[in-house]
Amino acid sequence: MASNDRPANLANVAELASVASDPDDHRRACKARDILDRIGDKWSLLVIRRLSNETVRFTELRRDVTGISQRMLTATLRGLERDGIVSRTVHPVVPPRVDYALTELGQTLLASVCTLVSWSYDHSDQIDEARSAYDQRQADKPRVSEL
Amino acid sequence: MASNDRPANLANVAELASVASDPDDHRRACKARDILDRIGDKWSLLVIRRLSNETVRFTELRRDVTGISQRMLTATLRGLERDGIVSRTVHPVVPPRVDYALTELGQTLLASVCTLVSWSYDHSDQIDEARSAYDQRQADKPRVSEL
DNA sequence: CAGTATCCTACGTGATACTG
DNA sequence: CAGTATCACGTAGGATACTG
Repeated sequence: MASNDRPANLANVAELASVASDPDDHRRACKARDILDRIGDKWSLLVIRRLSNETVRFTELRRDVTGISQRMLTATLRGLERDGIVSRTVHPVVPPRVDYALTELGQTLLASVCTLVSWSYDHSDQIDEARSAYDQRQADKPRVSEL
Repeated sequence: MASNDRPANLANVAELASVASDPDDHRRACKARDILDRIGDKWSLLVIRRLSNETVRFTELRRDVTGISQRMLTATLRGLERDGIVSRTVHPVVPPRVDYALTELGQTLLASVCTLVSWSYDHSDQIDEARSAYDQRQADKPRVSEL
């Protein structure tokens, strides 16, 4: 499952770095792309966020990460665990108890992602304006046949 | 087309910021999520990357952004244009010539994304190790029925 | 509680053909 | 050249039911 579980998402971002056309740069870019393929998907970052500074149980995650299905939560958690971004601790008790937490690696990722998030914050107004302006332009534009 | 063109991708990242449970934070997080919904898709960042520091024509983009279909290139370009991240300049000549370029807003986005890319670079080895270790653990783990 | 196994659908995406 | 319009397909991902 883990091997054919490759969502089409962020990814490719890595190639941003191969702008310089440096061959060695390119090799590393491919690696980075591979990584972003996993951490850039729809749910991973939401999960990472919920895990920041806290240890959380499976059901808590399911409840707090609004909209995620049990299936997706499991898949996301497995992927992050495999990449060493989250840790999974099973307590041999009944009923079962499993704790998830961010590893140190996960903490550093959290920091990086915040940069992108900040950008969205800082520019949300500009983008809203741009969208409105664009939509207005489209609405005003007459059909070619009506010219 | 632009309104129902909502790929399921990065998104939600914004909610990373609502960790503090600040209500106002949450409002802005939703906005940011909306924005990341667009810029986080598979092709947008590749296009943005190709556009860094340069004005590029449609066909050039199609050739350089490996693997993108004409349909997706058009859709991606439209979305980025609507968000004010790229500019589209039509030259009234024959044959047609259309130039695409990053706006100032687009330039700032490029910078932010590079942070995440850098993270992938810096930690690719750690992740590779983690994956190998995880896969090894899975392979070693005997079937329950064999215990 | 914490998953796993199936079924099923929506949508992203590529291929192809046509237009101004 | 720079698109737009269709069609066809794979698969991500939701809903549901079952298990240890």
